[in-house]
Amino acid sequence: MKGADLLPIGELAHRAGLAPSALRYYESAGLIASTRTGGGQRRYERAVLRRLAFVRAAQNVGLSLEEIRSALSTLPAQRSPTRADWARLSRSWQARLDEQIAGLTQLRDGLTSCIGCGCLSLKRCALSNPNDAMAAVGPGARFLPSVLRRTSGRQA
Amino acid sequence: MKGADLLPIGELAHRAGLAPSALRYYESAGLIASTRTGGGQRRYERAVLRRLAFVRAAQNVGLSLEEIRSALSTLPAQRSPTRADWARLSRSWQARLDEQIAGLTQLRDGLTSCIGCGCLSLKRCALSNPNDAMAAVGPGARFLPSVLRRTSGRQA
DNA sequence: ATGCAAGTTAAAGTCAGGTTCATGTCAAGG
DNA sequence: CCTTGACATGAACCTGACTTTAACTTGCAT
Repeated sequence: MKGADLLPIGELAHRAGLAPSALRYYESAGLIASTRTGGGQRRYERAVLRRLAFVRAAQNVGLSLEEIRSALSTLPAQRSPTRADWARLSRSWQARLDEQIAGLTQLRDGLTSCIGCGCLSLKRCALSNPNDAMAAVGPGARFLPSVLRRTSGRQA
Repeated sequence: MKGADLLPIGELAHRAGLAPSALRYYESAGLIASTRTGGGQRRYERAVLRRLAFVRAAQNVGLSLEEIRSALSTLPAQRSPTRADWARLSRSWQARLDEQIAGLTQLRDGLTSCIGCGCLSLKRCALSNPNDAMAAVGPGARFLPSVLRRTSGRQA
């Protein structure tokens, strides 16, 4: 039996569908950890792949890397995380997604009624002044994608 | 009857709920236009308020300023835009919002089924690998808010 | 033992959508 | 006339999530 079959950064990057630079960045941000070879090169455990999957999923839900770091820090340090651990972390996303969907739906419905009038009043229009959640962030609150925009996605 | 009752930048900013710096920025980005006084100060027509309302609404739907600029450029140059003009522009947002809601809903439903398993497989999990639309943008495609994040909204 | 792909670092660049600053000008009331 | 607040400009700065570059080192196959 060999040691732990550790992955060099390029291989991990390939398997995770990320650029090596992203992995170094994640490491600098405290999202993942690595051991080093005698010569100083990074070697990753397989478990990091699952962590990266979590990171990606969390990003899709709209969390910042800092929020993700914080969530990951609640995992048990000793034993390796179980399914239940991961499930606990992702459970809280549900409500967040529900909120987001509700906000979008409200915007869409406001749009439907606005199409008829073409008003776009700064004060009254549901489109330019969506819901209270938005208003709380202040006027000019923009929200939403960044992907799903025409801005051409960058590839790892 | 006086001339055209033009607004200086501070007043327009106040009425639109934006910072003067944002208005200068928008002007530099080709979203709005101004005339100048003899001394070089900006004076805005009232119609600019409606344009700004459109900009804000479009941002809420997730469009970039460049996309908004492009949309605004399809307005008639001669006559001032009618309700129908504005309605035409906003009609296309409907589909966009529908897509976004669908994507989010899919993500949420994937989450619901994933909570049970805690799998987070990079290849198979609906959470880390949502829908095809996402896949088209490439692995690691993140999407969503930016507002609704803890990042503390900045105020005009 | 050697050649070269793959790895290392720090620092700088990127993009969006602005804000802040320094320095100088305009406009209007008293 | 003079002061004062609003305005102008260009440049620098900001956040987030990375990528790119430059200069150098490792590790593995031949």
